[in-house]
Amino acid sequence: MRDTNVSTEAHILEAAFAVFSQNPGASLADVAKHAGVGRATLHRHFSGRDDLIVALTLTAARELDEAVEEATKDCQTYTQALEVALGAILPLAARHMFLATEPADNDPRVAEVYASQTRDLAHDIDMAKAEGGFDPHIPTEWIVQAYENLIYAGWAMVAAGDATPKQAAALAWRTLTQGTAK
Amino acid sequence: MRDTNVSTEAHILEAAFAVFSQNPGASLADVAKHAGVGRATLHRHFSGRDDLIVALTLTAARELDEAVEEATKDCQTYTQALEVALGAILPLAARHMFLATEPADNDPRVAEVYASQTRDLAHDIDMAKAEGGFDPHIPTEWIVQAYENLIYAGWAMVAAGDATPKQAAALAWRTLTQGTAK
DNA sequence: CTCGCATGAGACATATATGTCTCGATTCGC
DNA sequence: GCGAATCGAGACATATATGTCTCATGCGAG
Repeated sequence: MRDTNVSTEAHILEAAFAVFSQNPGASLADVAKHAGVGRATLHRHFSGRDDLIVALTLTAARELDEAVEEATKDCQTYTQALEVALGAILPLAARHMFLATEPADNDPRVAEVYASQTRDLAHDIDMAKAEGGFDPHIPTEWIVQAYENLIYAGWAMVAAGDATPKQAAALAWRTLTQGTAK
Repeated sequence: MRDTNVSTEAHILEAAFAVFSQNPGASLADVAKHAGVGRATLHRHFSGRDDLIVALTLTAARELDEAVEEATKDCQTYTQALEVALGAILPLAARHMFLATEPADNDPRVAEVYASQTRDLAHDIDMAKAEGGFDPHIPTEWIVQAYENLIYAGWAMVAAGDATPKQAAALAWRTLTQGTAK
């Protein structure tokens, strides 16, 4: 029995995160069933599958921003903030990762959110470089790619049961900064 | 007009790589059209979409193995071979990457191919560790994950036009071994 | 020249997902 | 108590993709 203190729309979004992270190809009927609502109700709240994916993307972005903001509020340097943020983001990967395979970039809100997050990350990396946290000769675009992909690698370790989120985050940060050679 | 020296089946596989790497959700009709064959012909060669995906996965694995074998045949150490292999694999990512989102693991041939490739990579990393190429305190599972995900990051750089394959491979190897700090 | 094989086109069938609509039920606020 | 809002179930329609089948055609080998 679903918690009536939470709106129907929020229930649907929660169910969608749960269902799609297990099976990105799942149907709207699967999501409705998991949410404990009728298919018609899902269609009353979201005009279609694409609309639902957009809503999920915007929710994921907000969750990520909030997690990073909360985790890094006491950080003294950008370099420290990036490390702490990595640890905050990694556990969200399990819930958000399926969105990476969804072609939703044509929605201007989604495109803006992605662009904004990439700009913010690149800005923070540039500031960390100025602090001496990264080698200034390495392109910022590459450090952005490496940062995001090592988070994915960490998530894959956790999903496989080979590491805890904390261990995976430490390995990802260690690799990003010092590599894995001796 | 398609090259009649190449079998129909090979044409279909080539077309499938080209079409699916641009749009993983494309239809079999799209693939048939791109291959210059009839839909019925595609169905004569592959019993279904799943069968085609399995064939693509096995072909991709063979192409990867051949590229790595050819690139590393003169390498003196495992560490050198891993670096050279990375450079050989990265350009194939554009063609093969869509397969990562295809749930084909339930096919025993696909599962065996994936398991074999991961075992081989883990073995080579263990040997490189013994040579002093990697820190023995870092789990091999992690280095496997980091290696594969940094290749993906490199592919993303090339796809975005931010680096050449050679530059991307160098950045990936640099990050895997020395990290991106000073 | 004939036969076998492979093929393309198109018709037809099946399957699944999605989208819309209606009706009855429930809940809540006034 | 009533009305409005929301909802679930199910019927119905639409769309797309896939799978099968048949027939005519072309090509190559013998």
